[in-house]
Amino acid sequence: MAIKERKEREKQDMRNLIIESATQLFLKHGYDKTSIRNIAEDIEYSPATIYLYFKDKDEIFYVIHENAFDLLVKLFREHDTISNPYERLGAIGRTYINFAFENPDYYDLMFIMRAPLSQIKHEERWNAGECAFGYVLDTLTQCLDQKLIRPADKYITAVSVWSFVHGLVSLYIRERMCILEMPDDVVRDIVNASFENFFQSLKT
Amino acid sequence: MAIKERKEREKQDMRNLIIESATQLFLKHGYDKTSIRNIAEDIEYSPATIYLYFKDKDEIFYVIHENAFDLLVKLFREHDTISNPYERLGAIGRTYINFAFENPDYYDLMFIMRAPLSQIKHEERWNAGECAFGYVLDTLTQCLDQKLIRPADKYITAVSVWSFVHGLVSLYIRERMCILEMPDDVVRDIVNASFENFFQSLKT
DNA sequence: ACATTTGCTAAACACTGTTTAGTATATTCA
DNA sequence: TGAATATACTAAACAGTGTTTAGCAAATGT
Repeated sequence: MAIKERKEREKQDMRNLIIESATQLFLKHGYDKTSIRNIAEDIEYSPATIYLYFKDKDEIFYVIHENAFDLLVKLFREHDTISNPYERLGAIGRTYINFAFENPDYYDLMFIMRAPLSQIKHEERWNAGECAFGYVLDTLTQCLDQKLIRPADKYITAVSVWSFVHGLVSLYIRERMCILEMPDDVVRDIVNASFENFFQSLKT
Repeated sequence: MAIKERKEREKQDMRNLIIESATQLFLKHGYDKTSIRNIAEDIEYSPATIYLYFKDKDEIFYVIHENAFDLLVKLFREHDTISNPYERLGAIGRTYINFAFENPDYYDLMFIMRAPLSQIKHEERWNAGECAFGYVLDTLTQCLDQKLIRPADKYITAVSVWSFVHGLVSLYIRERMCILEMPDDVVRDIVNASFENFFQSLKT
């Protein structure tokens, strides 16, 4: 029954084809202009075909959402070699901000949009997101254990660090930093300086 | 020529009617389900009529957006009586977080959604937003002048404070705090505790 | 009283996500 | 190999969206 395996493979290939096209369209034209019909035209199939491989549009963007998290976690893991957890935390923070600046659409999908959330509720766990948050939580716990940062509840500290960097980049991405009336590169400098300032203030 | 004035008044009345209906639908059913057709049906006019009073859907939501800012600034101004700027800053922060928890749809429109932005670019200034941010900036400047908080650039401090509270409430509103796997009221407690912790750390 | 402007709407345009019914092709079984 | 079944796919439709156009009454100006 090798046919069944081939069919399984072909099904996965088609899913990949759809995801690749959707990702490309999403990164090039944004979420709104990535319609099922646009994806269908791009892969040269009818729109209805897409629904044979994905339940709905949200399921497609949930996969893209997970891929984006895999990418971020991979970038985080590059700092595994930094033995000092406080320094590692700083590196993770800078990587997070950099990721958001360089991949604003991915960041939006991961931490701002509602689109992939309906799917997350149907999955057993928010795997990728949990992984990224867990990585920060681990590093933070080590910082607290080694008394490298001011003592506090680890969840409060984790939420604080995450909220701070998320606040910085999400206000930037959703164009609220314009109230500063400063050029884009100056705003970015302020964001980076704000992080360094906050990071210093965490120290014991 | 009193007719011209009456017509002007009727035009403003119609605009108010549309805004009232849109606001009500928006707060009850959310942004997506507040369609031009739904508003039209609610006020018992044809959809095309709405376009005689507003350029597009974004312009309607820009007005709602401004009204929401007026409300927030009004809440801020209730703390004018607090003479100590550091204590006033704390009160503003708590009011901000409370506003977001109690009016998540307004908060979303004000600080997360893209909808009213196209309009903001056409206006000479982001009046209401600037007013709210200016209020925080003023209070912060007084804190720095009186050496009540750690010395730093005032813009960096302002962006830090704003980003921190925005990060907290926007992760909550856009349902990312679920990774904590804690009940809703516990998450809110963590948000509030995080703010108090951050607020303390600002002190000289 | 007649001409003009104003206020409004039915209908259409170009989209959207999604579902249904039906058609070819591929696979299975006798 | 030939008939029956299962699979892969799609045209067309449904119900919705924001927005524009053409035309019709009623109010207004002369």
